[in-house]
Amino acid sequence: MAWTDERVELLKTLWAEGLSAAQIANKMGGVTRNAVIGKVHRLGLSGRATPAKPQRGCGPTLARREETAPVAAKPQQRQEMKPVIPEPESITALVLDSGDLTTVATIKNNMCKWPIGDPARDDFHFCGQPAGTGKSYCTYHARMAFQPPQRREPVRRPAAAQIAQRRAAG
DNA sequence: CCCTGATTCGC
DNA sequence: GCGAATCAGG
Repeated sequence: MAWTDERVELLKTLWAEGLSAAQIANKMGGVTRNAVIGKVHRLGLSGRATPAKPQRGCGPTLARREETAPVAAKPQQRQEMKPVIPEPESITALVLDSGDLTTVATIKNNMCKWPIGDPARDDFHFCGQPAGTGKSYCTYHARMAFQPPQRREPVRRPAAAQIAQRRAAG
């Protein structure tokens, strides 16, 4: 199984989506998680999970990284990811004439590869809208790809606090 | 023991 | 460039 351009695109998409290397390898097939990780490294996509990884420390290794790039932590769960992928109503996934959505198998090179839904689920599909030759996303998603998602404050539980306050108040 | 990614090294 | 083996952490 060679790493074709489309395969790499899919890899990058799923990797950016938050799928684990094993999950990506499983979805793509023909490759192991090691292969996925190796490719990810070669692509320079590494640095998603694992906040700090100085090196192996004790071992037959000598080279090391002098700097560590702390990145957003990744929620680690059991083969079920819940990525926060906004699904605006304005954007509707392209539905093929066959009735299928733009899935991993049907997506083409000139179609928007913006992931929609849970990659771990069966109904996971892509935007599929015309993305222009050589582009990975449609105009809308291309903007989103370059626009950092607005940071929402962590979900708080005002209910408990309010109850406590109400109790204290009277 | 299960999982995860990171790195090395032979091909 | 590729990926198994290995390492290291959760």
